[in-house]
Amino acid sequence: MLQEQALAVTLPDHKKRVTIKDVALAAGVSTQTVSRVMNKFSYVSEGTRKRVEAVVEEMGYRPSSLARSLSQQRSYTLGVITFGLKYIGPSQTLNGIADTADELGYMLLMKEIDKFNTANIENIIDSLLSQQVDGILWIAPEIGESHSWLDNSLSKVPVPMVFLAMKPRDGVTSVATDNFEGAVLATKHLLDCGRSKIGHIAGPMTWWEAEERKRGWRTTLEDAGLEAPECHCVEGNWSSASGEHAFGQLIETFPDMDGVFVGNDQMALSVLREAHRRGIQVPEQLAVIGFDNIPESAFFYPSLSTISQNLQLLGETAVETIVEMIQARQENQFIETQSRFISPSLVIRESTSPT
Amino acid sequence: MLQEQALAVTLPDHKKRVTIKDVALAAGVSTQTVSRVMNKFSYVSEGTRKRVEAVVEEMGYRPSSLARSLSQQRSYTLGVITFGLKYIGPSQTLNGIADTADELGYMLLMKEIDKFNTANIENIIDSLLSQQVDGILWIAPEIGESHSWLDNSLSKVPVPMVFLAMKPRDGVTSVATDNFEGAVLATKHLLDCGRSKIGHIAGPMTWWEAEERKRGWRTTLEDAGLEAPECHCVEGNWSSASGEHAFGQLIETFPDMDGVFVGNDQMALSVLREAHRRGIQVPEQLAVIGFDNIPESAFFYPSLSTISQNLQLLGETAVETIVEMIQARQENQFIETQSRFISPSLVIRESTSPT
DNA sequence: CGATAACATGTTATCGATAACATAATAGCA
DNA sequence: TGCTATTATGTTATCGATAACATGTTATCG
Repeated sequence: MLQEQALAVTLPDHKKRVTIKDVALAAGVSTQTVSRVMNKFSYVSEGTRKRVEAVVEEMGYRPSSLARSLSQQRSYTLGVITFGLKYIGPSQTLNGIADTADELGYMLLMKEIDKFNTANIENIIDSLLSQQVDGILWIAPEIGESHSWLDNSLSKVPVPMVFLAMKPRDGVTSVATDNFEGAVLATKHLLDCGRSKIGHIAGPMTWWEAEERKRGWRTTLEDAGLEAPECHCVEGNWSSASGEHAFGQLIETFPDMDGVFVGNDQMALSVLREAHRRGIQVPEQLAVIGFDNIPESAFFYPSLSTISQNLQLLGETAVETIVEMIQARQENQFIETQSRFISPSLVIRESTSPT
Repeated sequence: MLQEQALAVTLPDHKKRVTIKDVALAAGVSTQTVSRVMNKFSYVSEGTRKRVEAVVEEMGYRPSSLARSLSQQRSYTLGVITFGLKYIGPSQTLNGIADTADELGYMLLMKEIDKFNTANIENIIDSLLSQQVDGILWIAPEIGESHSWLDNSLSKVPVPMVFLAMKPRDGVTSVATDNFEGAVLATKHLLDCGRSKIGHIAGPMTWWEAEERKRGWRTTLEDAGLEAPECHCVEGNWSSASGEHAFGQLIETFPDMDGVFVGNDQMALSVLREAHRRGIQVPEQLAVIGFDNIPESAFFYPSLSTISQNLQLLGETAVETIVEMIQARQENQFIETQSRFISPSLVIRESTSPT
């Protein structure tokens, strides 16, 4: 399993880093002048500028952003705290974050957390702060103690923080998909398909997202003058396995169900499979709609109608928001906390409309 | 969609960072002593240690790793260059990387690249270096110019680099899944199931992974005394859509095919779907096996046999490797470049064995 | 023609820590 | 008792940049 190859040695070249001093010396100017050339927009004569630039090029000088961060007391780096990189969501969100950060000239310092205990959270935040991050993005489901921590300690964090996919809360800036809106879209769509006996398979009620989606389902039905009793809803845990199980339960307590809104696609795909196994025709006998629009949904048989979250946009918005906050603080302005919501969209496929 | 909330202002608190000087002053010792207390293992009397620790605790002092990095000329930070966070793979790999980095006391500085041009790559590496990263991990498919860049410029990078999922190459340290081994496992399994007319749907031949998987398929068949002509293989582009299309093509040129090894699960799921549509029974008439073991594969109908890459382990191994290299360099030892391979495993499900 | 503004450049202090060196106090031992 | 080792602590220089201030040189204008 370990294959030694070639002896090509990558070694010393231990030539020290080229510093601003070296450049200054070589160009016959002061370090300050070099600094001015590097940072543009300051008085430097055309001649000197060219000379310095030539030396910079020739010596391959790259300023140490470390030193710059130290002296400027800001790093152009954002801390990103993630939990559960294993779920699909964060990956696309990260993509949006990475792109936008890059665009706005920020680097990302990542920290993955495995457990939610307060000490842990504070350690991680401290370690980010000790790197002088200019702001912190929080991408983690809202469960356990994370929430109680907020009330106590958030105000102690000396840089802006933005929370992704978190329940809006006073004094906290967050960016989230509008799960309620998505659930309404989904449920309305089922109604539009002529269904009226609509069940729901929810995610774990400890998750805000699950709660919101369920609320969207209930509200829509009630607004339409229909009932949405508790027994028409079963709780899963987002996993395929739990979807299968939940569906079995639901169809027993609610046998004449003609439409079901499932809390996420992973569970919804299991529902399709399980329906097939039981000989229930989709969408004829049962219309199914999911949430998340995972790639496979489009290619399942039948393909799955769903709600698409714009996770890329979520990440982009989060970075934009935090950068605004950082700039505001830089200029010593007041910052109002705010909650931004990203609208999801309805994706109609075979599982709700007969082809 | 922007909802202003509360006026709770998160402001100044602009109390400056507590520095080592403040602590030293408060404890009535020199900064050096404080530094010694913070870094353990140096001569400090019990009394002083306790006193300093108390002050540290009380003032909430956290050393600036920025300053430490500058003065020590190392940052305990790894640069991570990713491309295509949008694919599923990197996400799990990142998970392994994040965990292990954390465990070994390193932070991660992320850079996402969007285009492969040499200038771009060098900029990104430079920007990581200017943050004093101790090493760089490269997670990007091997396509386009990335490879030519290696030969020229790799030796100029002054810190260790480890490449993930890259074709082994002299003078380069890499960690990759053994795609060939995986393909052999898959193809052998089809043979074990009694199939002998085995086709292949490959990924794009510009990808090393695709090439290796195809080679595994061909080699296994030939070793078994069977033929593996070009016309029994069609090239897709990893996407579901391309899988559907490729299968259509393949079944036409190779109508009596009784088993197919598909380059990835995404395409394989489309094959299952398409087979179903054409009334081809899986696995009775056609055994199907994929590669990657994406979560949905287990819950498809029929569930998909596949090859499981241990991406978490891939990430872990990469970090371990680079940390070894960093330490070796620290101690001024020679570093031999090496290629490590992670063995994938066979996952047998319904699509290859009748239930 | 002298004063003021705009331009060009250099000097010194600083960011927050550690390294390297220096010194002082105690302990152990011949 | 005197000498070296060990322990404990302080001083100064340094990492690589920028900020703040100082100074000198041209323009510009009334």
